[in-house]
Amino acid sequence: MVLEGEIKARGRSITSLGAEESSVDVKTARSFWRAVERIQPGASISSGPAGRERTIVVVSGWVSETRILPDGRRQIFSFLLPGDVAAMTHASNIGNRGLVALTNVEIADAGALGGGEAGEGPGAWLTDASRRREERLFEQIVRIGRLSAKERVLNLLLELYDRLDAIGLVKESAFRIPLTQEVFADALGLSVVHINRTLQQLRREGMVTMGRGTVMLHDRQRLASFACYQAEIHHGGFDQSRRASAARSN
Amino acid sequence: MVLEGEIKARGRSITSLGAEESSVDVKTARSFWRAVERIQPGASISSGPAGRERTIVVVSGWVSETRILPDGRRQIFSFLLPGDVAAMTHASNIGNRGLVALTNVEIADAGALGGGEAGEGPGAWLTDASRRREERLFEQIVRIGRLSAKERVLNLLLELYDRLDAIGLVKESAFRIPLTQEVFADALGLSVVHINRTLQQLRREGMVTMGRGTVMLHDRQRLASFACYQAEIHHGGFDQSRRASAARSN
DNA sequence: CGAGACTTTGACCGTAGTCAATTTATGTGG
DNA sequence: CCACATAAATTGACTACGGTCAAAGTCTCG
Repeated sequence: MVLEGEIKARGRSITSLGAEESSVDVKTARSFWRAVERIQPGASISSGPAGRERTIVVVSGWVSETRILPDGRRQIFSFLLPGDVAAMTHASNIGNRGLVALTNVEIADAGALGGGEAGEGPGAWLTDASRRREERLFEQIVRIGRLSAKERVLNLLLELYDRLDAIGLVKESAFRIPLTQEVFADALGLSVVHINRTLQQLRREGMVTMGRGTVMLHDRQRLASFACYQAEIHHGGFDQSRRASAARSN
Repeated sequence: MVLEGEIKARGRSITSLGAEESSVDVKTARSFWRAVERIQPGASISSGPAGRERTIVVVSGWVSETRILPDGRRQIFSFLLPGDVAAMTHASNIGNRGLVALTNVEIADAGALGGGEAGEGPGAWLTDASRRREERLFEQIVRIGRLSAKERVLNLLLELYDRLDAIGLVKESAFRIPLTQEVFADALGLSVVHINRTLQQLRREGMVTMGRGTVMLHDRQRLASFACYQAEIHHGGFDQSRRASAARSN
């Protein structure tokens, strides 16, 4: 087995793998939203009172948007990182779609910020966030619909890189992901075993380095073209101040 | 998987399979929106002027929301039926996502109706429509992420049944779809050959009857449970008056 | 009839799934 | 600090679902 020792940064437990390490961004986030709720890893985020819609913002940690089929198969639709938004209907919580915390998570209620209408201010930001959210759903569809296992994994890693980078969670071109291979598998529509073998292959071929929840992508440009990844076009929002870090190349 | 050009060549036979036959609903639709544009089969719907966002409503016909990868692989994200809404950024048109007419199509601009804010009136209807649109993206992800070929096909057919029924396009529990097997394949993340074999199997097993663009599903209840299909929960909108037809069982 | 779009078939291949066992963390209580 | 329990990661053997290629058959329409 190949746990590349080249990586310096390290974390002890799952809770230290999430975003809560990044004091800077958590602070930034906290200055915008008061965290109204803390969620334990594995717990799901409840929708509001029956029938009422609830829009939440992730302040820190990772959340997965999940659906479990009657026969136990599971599909993860998307990952929510700090700054991401999700709307939940009560209905969407029942057998349909659930938000499950993958780490310790802090969320805030976005409802208070207004409905997300065009124009300036937090409302506009919300609109933008949900536009990008939808954009990611399309990427997800392409991934599982048309990409090979190798491409899927790379494509997802590239997306996570960009998103984490945008909120300042990429350090020395490495980032941490609190995802087990099983979570990966359920997000990419593959089996755990195959994910495992695919990751090994990617490591063997020197495309990525990963171990203990830390990932490093080598030659993102090449990987992007290999995995049909196209960086998001829309920018701005949650943490503009960190944008500078996007300049760092690999 | 196909290169764009192949789609266009012939549109005649296809046009007769579309929704434009249903005079009743087209009339209903026309009473709400003035059709501002007609699109030929195979043509794509252009986004507005650069940078400007455009929200359109399909008045009649079928539209596919598509993405073509650099190497020619194609993924269809969703089908838009009469009454469905789609928002396009200029950016989303470039190498990202395109709306392509599958039949003769009439569209209207929804922008004039207001931004889709909470409350009553056309705005609320728009919000609802786009919520359901998003819901369908999730269904699509489950389909291609976790269902087998047989399940995928059935699941999609069941969704189309419900959507067409809701707008009065199901007659005697049969409906018409202007989709070639290739379009089906690109929507479901399968190859044409496999779609073909899957359809044959479904016919052999007596689950569906289909030919010449007409489809009939036998025992939808059973099929739904087999294909992990759950009917949409949200209702209302485009054509309330036709809801009665939902009562018809198989 | 001929052309092109679509569907269907057969042979063969390969990616990814399944099952089952093993190894490696990670964590816990004594 | 060790024994044990549990979650994750890994491996091997085997299967199968779905892809690819290439050819033939159908349908529609001009």
